[in-house]
Amino acid sequence: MKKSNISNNTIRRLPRYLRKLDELGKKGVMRVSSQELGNQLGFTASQIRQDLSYFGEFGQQGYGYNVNSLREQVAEILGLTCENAAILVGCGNIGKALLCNFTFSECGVALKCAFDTDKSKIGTHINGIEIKNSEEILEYIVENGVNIAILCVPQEAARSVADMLRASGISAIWNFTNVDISEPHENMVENINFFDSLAVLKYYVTETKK
Amino acid sequence: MKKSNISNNTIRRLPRYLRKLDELGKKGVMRVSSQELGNQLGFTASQIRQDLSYFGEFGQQGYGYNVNSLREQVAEILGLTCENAAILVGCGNIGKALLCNFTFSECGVALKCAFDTDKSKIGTHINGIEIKNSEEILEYIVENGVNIAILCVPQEAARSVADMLRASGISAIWNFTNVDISEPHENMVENINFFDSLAVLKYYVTETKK
DNA sequence: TAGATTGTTAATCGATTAACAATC
DNA sequence: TAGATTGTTAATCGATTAACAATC
Repeated sequence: MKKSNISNNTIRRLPRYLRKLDELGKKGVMRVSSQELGNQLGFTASQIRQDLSYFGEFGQQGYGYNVNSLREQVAEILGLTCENAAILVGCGNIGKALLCNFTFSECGVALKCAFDTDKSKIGTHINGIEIKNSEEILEYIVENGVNIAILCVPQEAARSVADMLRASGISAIWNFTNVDISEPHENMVENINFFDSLAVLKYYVTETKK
Repeated sequence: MKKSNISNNTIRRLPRYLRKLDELGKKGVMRVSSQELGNQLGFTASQIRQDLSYFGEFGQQGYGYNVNSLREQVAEILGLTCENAAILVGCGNIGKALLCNFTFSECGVALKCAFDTDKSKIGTHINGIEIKNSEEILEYIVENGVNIAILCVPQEAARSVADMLRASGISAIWNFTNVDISEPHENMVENINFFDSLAVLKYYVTETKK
């Protein structure tokens, strides 16, 4: 039973800690202090210690943190060590990019299958994942206890598909559609929004030129 | 000369305001109050008025905001109305997805060409954009005054390509590589990090189950 | 005019940083 | 032991919210 009063800012820093610890581990570094980790990540040592303290005590006075054990514990905190079943909806270019390049297993996600409305794609496989008929989504989720849906459909379809996914009782949607779907439900939605990201980049590029 | 003391939080809300205003405009809605806009976006009216006030006065007491004019002004603030030349580096699945699906012109980005190291891709076109030899990147940036590089190369290549891009004097990198490249330079980097995003989603999914 | 809603200032709330006793 | 570094509490800083005079 974790405390849910931990700030979203803290949670969003954890994956960055994890990636750095992974990198250090692969280099053979055994121990790291909050100071050193902060230097490498651009955070203060205080912030790292504060963030970690919400979850327990992982270090040792006078020594710092063991890189590998901290890495494992952060992965544990993020829930990456327990598996969730997922499906991918919409096998256009972005869907395909995820299917081909993204290592779902590293995140504790078991990608079961994908869905599309295009008859010519149905029944085929991408990187070992079968593409099924979108009409079967609801049934599939219920029968297979799917927790996570990855939404890669065209913008026009985003809201109706999101509603349908919710009706199925899914726990979370990873939303790649550039459309806000977080509306009424208290359902978990995590957005990857290319437009928002590029707009922010444009702001800073334009600002520094003035 | 804009104030650079405006918080990143504020900047990141602006694209969401813009998308909602766009949606309202397309529906034919002429005016909107900060209250109504807040309701639809899940922000407080105060926050919206506070955010906008950093950039000027866009509303009218007793009336609210004109949807179309506010939309235009937010686009202006974000720098979407002035054009920047961009190149895309790495034409794998993600690169291809961007080339095929993303409307760069809506963001004030003129995508000039793409680059890859794969001989079989060089000289071909994706969605009208030519793929050139990566060896020509540096020269191309300098000669064509390119401001923005979109980094879609494999993880192993991320840092060396980023360093090379910086050496060319580029203003900003839109980074899709899941690798942190913001290290020493004060160069602008905006990240789209699938791993970080899915890890955060997993945290909340796992947390609510306990 | 009366009602509505802005832009802005002040109050509150939350997140980050600094400091330090505990201790390896 | 002495030096280093944690975990945690208190101080600071910044961001959000509330309130309200101005005004359309």
